[in-house]
Amino acid sequence: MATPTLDFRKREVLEAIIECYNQTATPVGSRTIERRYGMGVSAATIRNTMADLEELGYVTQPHPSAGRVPTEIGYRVYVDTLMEAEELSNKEKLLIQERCASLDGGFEEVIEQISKILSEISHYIGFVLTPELHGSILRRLELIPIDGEDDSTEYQGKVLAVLLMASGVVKNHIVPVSKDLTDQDIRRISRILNEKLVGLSLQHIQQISQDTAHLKAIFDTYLSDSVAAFTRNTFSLNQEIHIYLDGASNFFSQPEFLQVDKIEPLFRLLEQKERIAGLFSLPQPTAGIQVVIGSENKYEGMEMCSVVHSCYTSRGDVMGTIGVIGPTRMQYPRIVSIVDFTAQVMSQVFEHTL
Amino acid sequence: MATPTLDFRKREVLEAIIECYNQTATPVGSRTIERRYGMGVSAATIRNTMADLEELGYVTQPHPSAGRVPTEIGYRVYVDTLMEAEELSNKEKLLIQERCASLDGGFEEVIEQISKILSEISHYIGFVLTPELHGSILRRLELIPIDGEDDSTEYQGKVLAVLLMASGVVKNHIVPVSKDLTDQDIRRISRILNEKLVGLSLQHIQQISQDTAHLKAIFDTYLSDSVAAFTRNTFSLNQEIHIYLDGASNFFSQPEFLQVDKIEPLFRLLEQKERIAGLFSLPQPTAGIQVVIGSENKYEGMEMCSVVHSCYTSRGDVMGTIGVIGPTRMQYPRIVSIVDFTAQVMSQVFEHTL
DNA sequence: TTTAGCACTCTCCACTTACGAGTGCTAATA
DNA sequence: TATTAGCACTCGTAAGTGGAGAGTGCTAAA
Repeated sequence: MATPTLDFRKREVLEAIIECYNQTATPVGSRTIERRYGMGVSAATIRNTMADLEELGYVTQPHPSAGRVPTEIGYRVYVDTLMEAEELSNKEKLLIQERCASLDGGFEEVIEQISKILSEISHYIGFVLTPELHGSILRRLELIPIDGEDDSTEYQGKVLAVLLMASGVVKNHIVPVSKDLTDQDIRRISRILNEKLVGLSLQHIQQISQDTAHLKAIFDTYLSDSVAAFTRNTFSLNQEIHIYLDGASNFFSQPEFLQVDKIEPLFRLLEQKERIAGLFSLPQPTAGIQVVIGSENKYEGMEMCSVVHSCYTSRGDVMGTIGVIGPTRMQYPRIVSIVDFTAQVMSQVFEHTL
Repeated sequence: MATPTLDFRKREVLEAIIECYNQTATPVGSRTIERRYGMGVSAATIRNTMADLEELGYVTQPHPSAGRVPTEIGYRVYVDTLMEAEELSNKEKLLIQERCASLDGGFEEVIEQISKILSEISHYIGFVLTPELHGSILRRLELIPIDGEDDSTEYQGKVLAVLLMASGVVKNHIVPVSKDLTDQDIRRISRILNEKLVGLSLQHIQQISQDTAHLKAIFDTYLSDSVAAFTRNTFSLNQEIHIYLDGASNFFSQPEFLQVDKIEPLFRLLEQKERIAGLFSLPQPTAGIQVVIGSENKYEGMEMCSVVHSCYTSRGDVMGTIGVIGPTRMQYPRIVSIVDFTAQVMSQVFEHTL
């Protein structure tokens, strides 16, 4: 990350190239910069500076007689050292706050709406990842026996397990139950599990329920094979992180995606939502804004895109990730502010409503 | 729907044009038909027949010296009277059954998977609409008070309401509760509501909970303003039908969608998922396969698409809709069979697992 | 009623050409 | 020494051209 301290003109020219390229999506020539950003020097001087920037690897020419285009390294330098975060206008802040305030419905509905808000305000793709349940703390477990209706053949009961997490997330899950457990047994299991497991993380609980010795300690003499099996099943959630994203069709208005072969790989990737979680190589969601530029993204289809992401919290715990996917040629200052502000508002919403 | 009983040759030629066009997506000439479907007559004769079909409005020419392309009317005739449903191969049937059998997880997960299966097998877009809750029968209501944590300021409790439907669908919903209702009150309300409302449709229940006289009859002397408000809130679900769809990027391989301006409106429409429910003008999902061709679809962006849909059931009740969206130039016999068979398998899955 | 033959139309593709934008280099200038 | 003006050069884009190929409709013969 050694930034070789660009002199003033180089910085100015690099910024001009990036800004101009962001607007037009076409290579930027020296005369354009002279006219648009009149920085008191002639086009020829700017040309010299551009040649320097090219040598540094910050800009490049698509062909020998074209203008300059920023490289990924150029964007990296811009994002890390040059740009200053753009304060959102009050109007935009209000817009985000109002839209978030008017949300209601369950956790999933809220998340879905927020991905929509993000995409509408950014004009790119907005996404929200649901929290990993692994780290979530159990607040309450409720077991509701479901009368097996008239399935008198091969009767095997079912129980609806409702897991309420400390963060406010609710997860429900239908669990098969052996017929030698009565409703009374279920109530008893429920009481014991609530007593012993509330306050622990799901991950921890799953470890416990795999471990017969541990289970024995909890259930004391009460533990039978069917109780153990039932307990295991209750907490065997498949942990999928769900991904909500919205605004993919905004990419159709981006000139660099006008050809089908450019946009197709991106859409194919987006359809495999589960892979998107893999975009964030970080093992845990990390606080603060992250910017991933172009081919720093490890998936095919994302070479021409950048991702700006942050995480949202509830009661201080990191929950999931939100962010925006846009073309590499992106208005970084604006998008960074949008993602940052939305993550904050969202965290507040959860603390109030969940 | 007057089909003017085409003579044998006209039918044969129309079928040939449709089949051939389905494969190549280019206008079909008379010589191509002569060679490919060698129907014992010369190209010139076929040309004459094609001119007749054109007069009937079943085929058309993109430009004066091109081959023929089926019109929507042509497809309509084909779908309604000419084509015979293609029996799926055992291999495909098995594939669908196996994929469905290996599903687990909640209702939403299953539905999401099925839209994926549909798209993979059809190579078009597969979609599944969740049931309208309106018509669903309540099987069980559970109210779980959530301790308001340390929100000692402006304390207002919350209750997690879990609604289990007869169909097996579970819906949960966080309901605010006035602080003059104790946990004991909540339990009492729960008992009363279960006694009086189980077996009724949600729609019916919502009517009742709006109607104070009715509520009074149920709660007898117990009804206070806060009990009434709480009851109303418990059943005030926003009824959104959720839509899962998958395989949109399959359209990138369809030649008629190779230009961005063709595919863009479609994707923009698909992103407004709520509108997709409106594709089915039918007030209630209707049993049996329906085929909606091209501009019979009322939304912009769907002019070049057809929709094949049917509905799935659980315990005999119609629940939601599943279907496939493909280009108008679609292998109707195959797709109709896929949708039909998948709907059947899906219904079976629900009856077993929910 | 069907067929063969023929003139005509239209699209598609490869090819050429002209234009304009932008560069790098060199020599003059402050 | 840094900057500037001028100029030759390069390359992509757009517009125009011509031929090949596919397919038609029409007419006259079988």
